[in-house]
Amino acid sequence: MAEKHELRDKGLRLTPQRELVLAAVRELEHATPEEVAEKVKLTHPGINLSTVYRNLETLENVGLVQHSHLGHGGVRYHASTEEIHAHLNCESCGTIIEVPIDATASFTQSLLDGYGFHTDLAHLAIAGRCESCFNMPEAPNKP
Amino acid sequence: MAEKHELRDKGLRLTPQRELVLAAVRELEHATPEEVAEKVKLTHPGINLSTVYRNLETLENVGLVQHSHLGHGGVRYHASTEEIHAHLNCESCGTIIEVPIDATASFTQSLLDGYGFHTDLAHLAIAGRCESCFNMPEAPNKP
DNA sequence: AAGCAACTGCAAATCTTTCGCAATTAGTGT
DNA sequence: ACACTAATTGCGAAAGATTTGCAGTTGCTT
Repeated sequence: MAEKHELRDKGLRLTPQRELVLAAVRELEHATPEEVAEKVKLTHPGINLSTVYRNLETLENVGLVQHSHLGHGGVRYHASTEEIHAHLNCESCGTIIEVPIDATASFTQSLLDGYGFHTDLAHLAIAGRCESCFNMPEAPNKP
Repeated sequence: MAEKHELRDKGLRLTPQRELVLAAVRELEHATPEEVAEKVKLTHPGINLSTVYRNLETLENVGLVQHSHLGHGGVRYHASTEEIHAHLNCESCGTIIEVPIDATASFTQSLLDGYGFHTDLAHLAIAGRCESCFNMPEAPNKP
């Protein structure tokens, strides 16, 4: 892994905790800080939750990770290198569907034209229901 | 006000607190539970914050109010009778721009066609930056 | 007017995220 | 290899938001 250089190049120190947090974000995709901590604990049980929070913030500041708000479940982090995408978040089963940002281009353009609004669809999920949950009206698939 | 019947018709008891919470949500539009409590306290100073939370939940269960996630600032409630609309939430200054749902119809249709996703744009705000914040790159207007 | 379940107020519990501070450690220069 | 300094960590406490248990109150039905 080229992580060592990635982190140093950003002016960050290379600590085991930091490497593991970054690796966890990359592997998990859309993970909550709690989930990242769980993952890191597998190989580094002593890590403190506040260290995870601080590293997520630090890594976000240098642009290596980003967070999104995916609805009820709080904040989630993903690696910046992932293709930029919007998130469709099923409110019933929690499934996240990723949509390439070009598929949203005409919509965001219309918001710019109509409201002068510069949309950042990557940051907040779009709520709704996926096909299968939509078809069982009153029996949501709680995960 | 026809509130009395509205509430009873839903099988709810008519308490001053409940009436005031509903009235506050209707007047405030996009209010946080905290803001609703403030409003109610003007006429009913003794109301407890947990009563506000409980009533918001109850009123949501019977469909009289709904909540949305408008970005970093937490949950906000609005009356169900309001025109359905999407929210554009400026991440710099916090301004909320309301967009009639028809303006989003072709976008949501394309998500349905492409991903089988039934979009509920009213529930989660769309993040971005409003015109004026967009024009001052590194000096966000924190409210 | 009486009874009961719904509702409220209060205090404490949870949950998530942040902060202060002292101890540790990575990266630099010697 | 060794020492130095600032960044980073762990830990405990704090803060903010929301929930819960419980006992007392109150709306609604009879």
